Amino acid sequence: MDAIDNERLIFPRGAIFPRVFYEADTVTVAQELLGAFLVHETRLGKIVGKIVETEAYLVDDPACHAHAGKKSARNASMFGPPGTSYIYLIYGMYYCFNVVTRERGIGEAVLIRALEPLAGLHIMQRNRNTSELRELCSGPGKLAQALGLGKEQNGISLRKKPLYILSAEDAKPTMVTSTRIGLSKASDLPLRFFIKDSPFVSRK
DNA sequence: GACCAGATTGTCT
DNA sequence: GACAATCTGGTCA
Repeated sequence: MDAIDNERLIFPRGAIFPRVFYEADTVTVAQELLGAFLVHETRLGKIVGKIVETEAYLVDDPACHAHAGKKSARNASMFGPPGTSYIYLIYGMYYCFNVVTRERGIGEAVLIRALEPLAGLHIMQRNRNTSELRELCSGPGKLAQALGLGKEQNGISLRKKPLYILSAEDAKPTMVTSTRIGLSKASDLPLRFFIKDSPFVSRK
């Protein structure tokens, strides 16, 4: 039994991931989040999606906003405790949702890139202005819009309501590794992970 | 399907 | 003043 399987035994299925889950190596967290459930309990109802695509951003990685541990106004929440949300505005109109990993002050995170919509479909459809299931959460900007995530949710804990992540209920899905999407720096690193054959990933 | 231009604004140089 | 961890809607095939 390897370390990852060992770790999975610690966390009951369908339970909110505790802080120790997020303290692990960032690549491990990115991989282990595949198949887990992202939940946002909004005023209009509960929205749930299964995580099918992630990317890791590391402190020694030029594409990371906290590269070399450099702090700024934008990336402040990346230096918060593990299990904190880091949400920022990109291209002037979309938000990207990340989860902070490792210990407080390091500055690493996992970008959630795509979800399989499971509950609160009508809310997501309204937020996204489309009824097409595949178009609701198949990209970081899309899923933030579908779940109603923005700067109000930046820096909050993902270990309690109204925004949290539940461990997977199914067996570990088959994972594919690739290079990351949309980067101008460090675009050659194998730090993107997605569930094989999922129709809800952003790109093949 | 593939490819490409444009949108739009906070952040950093 | 340049640019960004994106998406949409257009063209062409």
